[in-house]
Amino acid sequence: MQKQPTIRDVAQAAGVSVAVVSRVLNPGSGPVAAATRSRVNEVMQNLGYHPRTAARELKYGPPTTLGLLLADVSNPFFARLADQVVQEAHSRGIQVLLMTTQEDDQLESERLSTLIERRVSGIIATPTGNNLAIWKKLQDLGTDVVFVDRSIPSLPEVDVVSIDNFESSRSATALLAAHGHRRIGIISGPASSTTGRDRIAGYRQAMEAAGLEQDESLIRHAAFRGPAGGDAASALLGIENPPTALVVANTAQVTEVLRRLSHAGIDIPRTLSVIVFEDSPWTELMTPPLTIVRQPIDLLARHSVQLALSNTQGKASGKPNVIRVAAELVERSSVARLQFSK
Amino acid sequence: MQKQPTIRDVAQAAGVSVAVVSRVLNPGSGPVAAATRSRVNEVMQNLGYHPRTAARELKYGPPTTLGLLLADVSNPFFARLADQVVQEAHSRGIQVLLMTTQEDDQLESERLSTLIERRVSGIIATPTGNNLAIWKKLQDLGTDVVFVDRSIPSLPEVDVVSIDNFESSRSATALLAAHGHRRIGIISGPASSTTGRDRIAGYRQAMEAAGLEQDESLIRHAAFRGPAGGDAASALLGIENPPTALVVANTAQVTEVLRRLSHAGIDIPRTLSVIVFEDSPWTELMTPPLTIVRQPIDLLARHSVQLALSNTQGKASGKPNVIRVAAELVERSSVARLQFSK
DNA sequence: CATAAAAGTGTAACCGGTTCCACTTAGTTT
DNA sequence: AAACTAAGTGGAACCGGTTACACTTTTATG
Repeated sequence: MQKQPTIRDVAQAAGVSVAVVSRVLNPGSGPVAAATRSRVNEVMQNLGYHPRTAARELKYGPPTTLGLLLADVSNPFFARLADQVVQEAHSRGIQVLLMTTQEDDQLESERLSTLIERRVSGIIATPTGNNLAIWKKLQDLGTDVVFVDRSIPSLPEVDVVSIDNFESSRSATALLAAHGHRRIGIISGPASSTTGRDRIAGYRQAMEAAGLEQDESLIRHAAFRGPAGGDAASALLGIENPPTALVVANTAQVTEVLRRLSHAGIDIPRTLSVIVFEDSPWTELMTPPLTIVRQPIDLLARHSVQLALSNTQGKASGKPNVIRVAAELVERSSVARLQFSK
Repeated sequence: MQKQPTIRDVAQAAGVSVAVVSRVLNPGSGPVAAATRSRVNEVMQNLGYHPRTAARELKYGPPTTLGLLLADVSNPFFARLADQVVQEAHSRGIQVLLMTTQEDDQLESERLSTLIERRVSGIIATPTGNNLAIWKKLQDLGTDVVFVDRSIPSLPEVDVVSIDNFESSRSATALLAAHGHRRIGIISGPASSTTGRDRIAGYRQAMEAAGLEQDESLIRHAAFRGPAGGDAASALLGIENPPTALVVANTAQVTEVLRRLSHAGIDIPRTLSVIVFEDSPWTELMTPPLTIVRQPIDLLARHSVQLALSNTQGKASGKPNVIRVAAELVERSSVARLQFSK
């Protein structure tokens, strides 16, 4: 185990001062004779020298690290988001510190402390909804905070990137109504989440526009984790006048819901039409292929990274920025056209 | 945007020296009077002081950061691995820097440079197979390198954590043979990957044990990314005497293969029995539910983190460590029992 | 050819923590 | 009461980079 050479070792071996080596390391920070430069480079090569990021960051804060704080990376939606964010960040020479909260605000608070101590330049997060004081503090500290997918209404000054939750849910519901469904159920995220609420709101609007009765028992909120989605599905199937169509607007619970429907022997779309918020390749492989609401994850990632780096990159556009990208309704075969049964 | 207080600000406000503050910050590093301690803590609270990791890391290397270098996080297998690794690391107070290579060795090399500059204490990686010199160098530098899922044979001194690729593939193939299949195809990873090779080897062993003819046209290697898996599936369907059963031993290509089979109008399991290496919840929701080889991702993650931290944590067990965990063959309904057709 | 401007280099301070060691004070031991 | 130990604290060096500034050497200009 060799010990690491420092900039002074390099300077000595090359017969120059540390200042010169530093200039070679940071082109543009000062003049270096071509001959000197190549000699220094050669020495660095030979010694296997790598500058230490920690030392570098000490002088000025690190615009080189981004925190990505997600609820859960095993959820494919977040996983794809993470993948895109990492790629996008890498393409700008930025590294990503990945942290997860498991939807637990206590864990979230701990992760945020770590990010503060690291002095990351920006944070992209799916907030649990609590820890308001910490989020505020982060902004005071000059950290670029971007909420992605969800937001926190009582923190209006934070940038947000998400799909248009209201519209995506509205259009999915409207599609079902247009196919003749009158009893349309919806399972969305918890009422405490903005996505949960906004999607329900979109649903209500579509129901109203279609002149359909709004039965509260058709509307279910389910936690992101655990069996909540499945339970909601079962409950929905058990009510007096069960729905003939269902919107699953809680991505994390889609497979749970489908599993429950399958176990209940539900025939899609004959007895129940289904639209899910989910864009896994598996949705197309199902029997029947599922009609889905597809979130443009690449756009979400790109905008998030851009905003999270905006202060650093100088272009402090008028905050707060709220970016809503359109989700795409992909029609496949899980929605049946209903006859005029009464 | 407030400017950040430093340890000296705290010291001054509390009327003590920086040494005392540091001792309060690092319990056990020296004596501090109880009264002093609480006063300092109070000041830190009031000032909103957070010690900077970068400064801390400067003195001694950071046993606080792990590099996780994956091919691709949008692949659910890697995503779940990332999730578990992050959780496992967090539970030990370690942060994870996530990087992806997209299976590109050039990108891999760049990411590794970054990790060297950060002086991470350990790296968990799915190596592309190249960049041998860099991997060696990392070990020389004292970084704990752990290959997960795959390995590089010419780097036998690196720790490896993976499933028993040979055995998992052998048992899947044997199951098909036991169901009367004689023409069994396999699509595995590229021949350059250890997983690709080992799984093919397990297949061969099972074929031989069952006394079946080994037809090279039944064996396909497919790249992890792109349409290679689909193409391999099509090719397999097009050969003179097509297989009645197929093992898809390339997790990244499972959905591609299934998509192609679906488009070709293949009826699973009537015309083709299928076993896939994949543990997505979706596999159970398919029609029919797929028989799968399930990798114990939590174990892979736990062992990886443990090894990646082993040097740091002191217990330098005899390297290199090779940990092979058993994969589980979950029988569902995508394998048909063949009649004695000749 | 004298001289100003530009190019190249080195010295030393600085970033914000940690820690060695010297020092003061309080508490024990004979 | 003298001598000794332990507890508590502070000064200053150090980690490995960056950079302001002074200095020397070229090159360009009149």
